[in-house]
Amino acid sequence: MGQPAEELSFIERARRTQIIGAAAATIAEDGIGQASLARIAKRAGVSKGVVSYHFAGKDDLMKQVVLAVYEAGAAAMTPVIQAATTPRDRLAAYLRSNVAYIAANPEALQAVIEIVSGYSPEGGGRLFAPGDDEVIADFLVGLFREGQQDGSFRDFDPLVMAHTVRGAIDVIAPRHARHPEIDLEAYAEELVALFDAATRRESS
Amino acid sequence: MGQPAEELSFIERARRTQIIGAAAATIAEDGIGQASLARIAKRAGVSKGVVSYHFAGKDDLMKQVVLAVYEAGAAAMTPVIQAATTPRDRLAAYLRSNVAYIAANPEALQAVIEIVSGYSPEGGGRLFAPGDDEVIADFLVGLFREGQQDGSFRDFDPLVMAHTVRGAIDVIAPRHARHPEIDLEAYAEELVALFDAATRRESS
Amino acid sequence: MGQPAEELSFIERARRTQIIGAAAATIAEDGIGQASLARIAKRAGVSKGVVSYHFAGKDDLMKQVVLAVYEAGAAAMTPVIQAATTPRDRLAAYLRSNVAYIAANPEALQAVIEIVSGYSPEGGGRLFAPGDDEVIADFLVGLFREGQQDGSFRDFDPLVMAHTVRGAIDVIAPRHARHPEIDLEAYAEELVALFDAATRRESS
Amino acid sequence: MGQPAEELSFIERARRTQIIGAAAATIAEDGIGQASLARIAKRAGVSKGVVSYHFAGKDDLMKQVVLAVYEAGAAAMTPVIQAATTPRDRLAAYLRSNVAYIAANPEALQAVIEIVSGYSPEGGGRLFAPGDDEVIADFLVGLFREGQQDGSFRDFDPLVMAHTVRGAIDVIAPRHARHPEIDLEAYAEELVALFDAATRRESS
DNA sequence: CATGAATGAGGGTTCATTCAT
DNA sequence: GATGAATGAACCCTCATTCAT
Repeated sequence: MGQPAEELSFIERARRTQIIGAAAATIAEDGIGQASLARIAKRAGVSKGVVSYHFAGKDDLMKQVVLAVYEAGAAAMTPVIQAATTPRDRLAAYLRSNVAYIAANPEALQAVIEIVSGYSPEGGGRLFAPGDDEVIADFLVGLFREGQQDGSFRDFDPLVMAHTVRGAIDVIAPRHARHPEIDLEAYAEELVALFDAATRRESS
Repeated sequence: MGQPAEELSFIERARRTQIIGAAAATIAEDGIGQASLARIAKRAGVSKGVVSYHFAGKDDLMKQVVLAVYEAGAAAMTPVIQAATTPRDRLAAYLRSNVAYIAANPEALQAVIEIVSGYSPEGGGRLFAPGDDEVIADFLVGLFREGQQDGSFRDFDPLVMAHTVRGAIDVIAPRHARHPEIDLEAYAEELVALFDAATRRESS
Repeated sequence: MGQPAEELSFIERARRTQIIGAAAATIAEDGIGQASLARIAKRAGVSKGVVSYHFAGKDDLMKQVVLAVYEAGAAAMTPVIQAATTPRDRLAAYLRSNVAYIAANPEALQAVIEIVSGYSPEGGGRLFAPGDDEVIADFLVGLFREGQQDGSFRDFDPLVMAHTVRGAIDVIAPRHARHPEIDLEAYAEELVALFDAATRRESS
Repeated sequence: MGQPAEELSFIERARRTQIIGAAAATIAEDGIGQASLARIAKRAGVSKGVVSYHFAGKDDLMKQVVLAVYEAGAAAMTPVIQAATTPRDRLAAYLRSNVAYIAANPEALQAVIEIVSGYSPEGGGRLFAPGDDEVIADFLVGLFREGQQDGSFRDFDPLVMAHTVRGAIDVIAPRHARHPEIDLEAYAEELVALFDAATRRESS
């Protein structure tokens, strides 16, 4: 149950989306420690058993929340980034669209952060394999390599820069949760300027 | 209990330190979700009750772990930073000494990150008040303001830059945990170059 | 949970009744100090979690035991008392029906006494508000006032008399537990004579 | 340790009295459920170990509290009762002196009630043997028998009357704890009148 | 004699999960 | 498909008791 391989009926997809949304909202509001299946089910307006029916277990549900947010983020950001033509513009588009996505879905992002760094699956291992988080950074690494080859960017370690960008972005959601008055559009422009300065060739 | 006001006996301090260390190691290895008092006590080689005897509760223990790591970090970094004379040098010293501290205590830092972003105290609130985390960024904010006034730094939002620096650093411990082969000394130099470029006046 | 407002399913009511009964029996036999949820659950033949599932907590369970016994007692006594026409007859009916109820449910009464005078709820306060126990005495106070106005009773403090009647009755269950050979019907008649003498006008 | 058979040194007696007093105060104020040895020791101003040293265990301490209060009560009441010459006067003296003792030592009496009806010794049995409480009633039984023989009292079951008197008195301490404004002197006079009426020969 | 650190059992409670209905 | 009653393990915490100092 819950495997993406099977074809899911429309109603099935709707239920899953509904529960995933309720899980994200519960985690964001009450913290991962208070997010029991009972509470999530209650918020979704369904019984406890229905969650177990649609997901293989809590581990699965948590994973699906993360994936859903990630995929929605990718879907929102990709067209914006692809519209940019130069590596520098693409980096700016990446930052702007990512911050915009956070601004539009603060709860979802907060939930993802709590899950990734605070949820331990039953067995005791980690929810995601060591390389899974690299996937997110990989796009940036590729972008930086490309820009370095065509002379847009200076010579730096693309991995360090990529993870610094990720760190800069991941820090936003928790801060925004505590200080909702922050202007995220201005924040994004600051980041654009910051990383433009950090990456551009010195003579440019 | 746990108040710094009371005088603690030598043996008391030793036990507390021992338990705090065991807690940090357990959290770093198995994740905050698996860090039960039973497991922490087992790792410390003491019975479960000892932990409750020396700490007011789990919340207290988690808080003490964070404070211990934070204070040790401040003690390690402060002299290095104060030895630097210019804002740019101080920023570099901040980055180098912080990364060096992470390299020397990877478990402790990993534990702190898990606690801060993944532990929910009993009542449901947060372990630290909303402003507590700002204290860490405040030092950087002050440093940036100073450098902007004396012309060392360009004109940017000191808050955004401070939190970006924090994000860049906080990202290291989890990554280092998954990829111990990373050369943190080189990583630090990359960060120094990165933020030097990001902060310096454009004409310099 | 436990609110009378919600509609309870049949099976829900049955389980609650079963657990309340097991709690009363455990308390009556082993004392309130030994009446852990584990023991109560074991006696009820269910797992420990079932108790927590059906009751909000131990405090709630204890309260429900008292209320159940109180309500059953009221249901048993009220028709008998209302059938009596004069205050003196009603007092006699009160005593007889109350003793009869104790004789029929010795365990339940013993349990209630142990809970009311020996159980401390979690917070540290009292299980029942200071005025709650007065409710029981209030009926007697009203009865005595009425009888004093119509000349059936002599002039005494209705409150003192009411609490003395309650004390006389509350003493029975523990005594009966230790000396089951006591003839409670005769005991009731003695009490009727005792309080008839204590309350009647001297010239009568 | 703690056996009454051995001769106790003066300092030993002082320590025991001190701890017993602290135990009674703790129980009366916080309830039997909160009266841990640690709390009692703290209130007595001694370490936890000292309690274990002077008493065989918690069971022993609880028993000693009850006995101490009982003996002090007997010491206070006996001379007053013995000064009375007739059975009716002795009954009145019993009631007045008992209520006076409660008024003078409300905490101690409250503590005794909590222990007797709320404390279960470790083994699971009862703190006092089934007949122990009868001892208290026995004096009253003897008094009533005597009065019936010399014609002071009417013909009633002395046991029922004795336990009713006890119930009437035992009800006072808890009520007084909740309603300190009650005038216990007047309460005593009401009881004297009540039981005088309940016991006297009808023609008298 | 006195201390207080340490123990280990047991307390109440929460919760992911299962399954008869 | 959906329900919610039931389970059993694990959670944190309290506490009477022991014992080296």
